[in-house]
Amino acid sequence: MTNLEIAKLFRAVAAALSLTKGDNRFRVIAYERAADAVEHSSSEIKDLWDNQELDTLTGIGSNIASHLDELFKTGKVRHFDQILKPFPPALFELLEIPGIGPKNALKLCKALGISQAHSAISRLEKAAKNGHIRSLIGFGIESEADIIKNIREFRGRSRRMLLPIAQTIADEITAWLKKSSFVSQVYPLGSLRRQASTVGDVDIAVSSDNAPAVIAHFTNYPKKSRVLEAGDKTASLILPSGFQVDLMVQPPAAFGSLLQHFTGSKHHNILLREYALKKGLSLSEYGIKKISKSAKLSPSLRLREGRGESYQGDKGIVKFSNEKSFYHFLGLDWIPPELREGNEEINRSKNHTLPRLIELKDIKGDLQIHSNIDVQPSHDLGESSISDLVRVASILGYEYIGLTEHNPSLSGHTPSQIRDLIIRKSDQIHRFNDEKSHENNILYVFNGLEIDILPDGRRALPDNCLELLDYACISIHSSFRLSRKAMTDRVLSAFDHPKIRFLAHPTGRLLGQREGVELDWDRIFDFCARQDKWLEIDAWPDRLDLPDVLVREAITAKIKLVIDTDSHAASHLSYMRYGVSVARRGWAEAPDIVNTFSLTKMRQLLQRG
DNA sequence: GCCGTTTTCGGCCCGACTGTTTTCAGTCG
Repeated sequence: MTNLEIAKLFRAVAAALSLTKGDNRFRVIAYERAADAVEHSSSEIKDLWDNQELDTLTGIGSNIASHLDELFKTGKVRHFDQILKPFPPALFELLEIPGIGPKNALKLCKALGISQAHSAISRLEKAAKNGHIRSLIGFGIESEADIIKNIREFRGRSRRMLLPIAQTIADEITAWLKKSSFVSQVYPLGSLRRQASTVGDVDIAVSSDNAPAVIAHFTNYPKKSRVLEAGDKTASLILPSGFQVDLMVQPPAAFGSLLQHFTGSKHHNILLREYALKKGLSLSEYGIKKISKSAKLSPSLRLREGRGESYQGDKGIVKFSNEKSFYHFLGLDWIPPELREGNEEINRSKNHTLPRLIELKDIKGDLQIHSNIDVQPSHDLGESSISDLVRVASILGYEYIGLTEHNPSLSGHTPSQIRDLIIRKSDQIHRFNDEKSHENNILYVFNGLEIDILPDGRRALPDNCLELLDYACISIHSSFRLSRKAMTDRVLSAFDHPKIRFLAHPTGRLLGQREGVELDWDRIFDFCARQDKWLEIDAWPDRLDLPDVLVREAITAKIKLVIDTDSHAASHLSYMRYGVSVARRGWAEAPDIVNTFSLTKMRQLLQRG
């Protein structure tokens, strides 16, 4: 059973409990949290169970752990069956539709006679289209239309943007907004600000005392397709790509709490509010409110925002112009957005032991670049010459780059032809370094190669070619579906040579297209630690691989990482920032990343190979 | 059902929006 299936089961239990009369609503929350915990877990729950490590997951207590025990042993949980039994299976399918929660799902199932899970959504859609929902109690013409719209959205969803697309949109809009003299600060919000690998919407916050002027400027954005809506403080544009951009404008005085609130993540905010509550403080996007126990019982103290810079009825609300002061007020260090995922960042911030995250400016080189040196490779050749790559890398302030074309194709060449191709490539690079050493340019070019791992674990390059190289990396480009053990054996077999320094794009995932391979990470980490091997964070936008959660595990296991762009053209070298973002989300500091080291140090490291 | 720097009992995030309402329930982020 996969994590996703387990999470769905917990959500079904939560929904069923919420519909069960007299049940404790906090039990519902507990199951929802357990579902979240499972869904966000970097390890397979089945593996944790195998290793008796279920108690490492916050949100899974002794009761749910025993239910999981039964689930993995027998394939079912009698306790859950009892809870789910009174309800039609269709109910839990309808929960997938945005806007439909447990109560409405049950109403719809009963009123429309929908019970089968597999046909639930199509039958609901048909009923809505035939106008059979508007007359139900609690529904109307508008909610009927919403159901049709939301089913369509559900079917077409999972269209998230790759991070660089969202970032580019945000960068361009930010540049445009800053042309207005009324704009004092601009920040992206949400998953984009946290630099998640994929982003749903681009949301942007602006601090300004003149919201109408900013809205007007925003809606004049030259690259827009159309204005979706424009209100007093918010506006939305549609771009020609079809993506939507939302803007929020707030006065500078309370900008910090707004930024904090809408940066999220949801999980981080929940934990932060729980933490604050223990100090008698209540958090919201408007600021921080001091509460007493009795005040907590009468909540609906609704705040109304007045015009301009002040709030009406804001007695007791402390406002914050920036995030730093917001966190400091709670006794916390400011937490970088990339860490705000509800892990242990709040505790670490309280103890002043947050990591000092790596930054783009720490990067001194890029060790996975495909040039146009034609080694008649097994996969695509790069477009740019050595000199073009070096020119751009120099602008980026690098001290070195490494050229790693794909190995010559095995099918078209004899071993000696392959060796000749590698010799020719090596000569070109050596010549380049020799000529350049007379110029001011100190940037050094390492002679590398990216070698396919064949399905049986052999390398797609004769061993007598390896000695010609400064280093090589290995990667999987075929047979993505092997068992975990077979895949791990395969990788470790290819990894086992001193010249092979790192595993490139380790999981082989393609965001939104292909899941990563199954690997036994404990064995991989153990091997890397013993043999001083590295794992790559590939900054290619579709890859961003190693994924952030595995970056964190690797660092915890004291494994060194290397961030590369996998460039196939000089313009791709700028993707480095996205690799750095992944590293930051994985809590990496500069010393964890080998290409923050100087040329001298890198030479020493590679000579060991 | 979970969890612990006010804890092994007694709490459990916060506010907005929407549609159907007559004062609010359900859902979302």
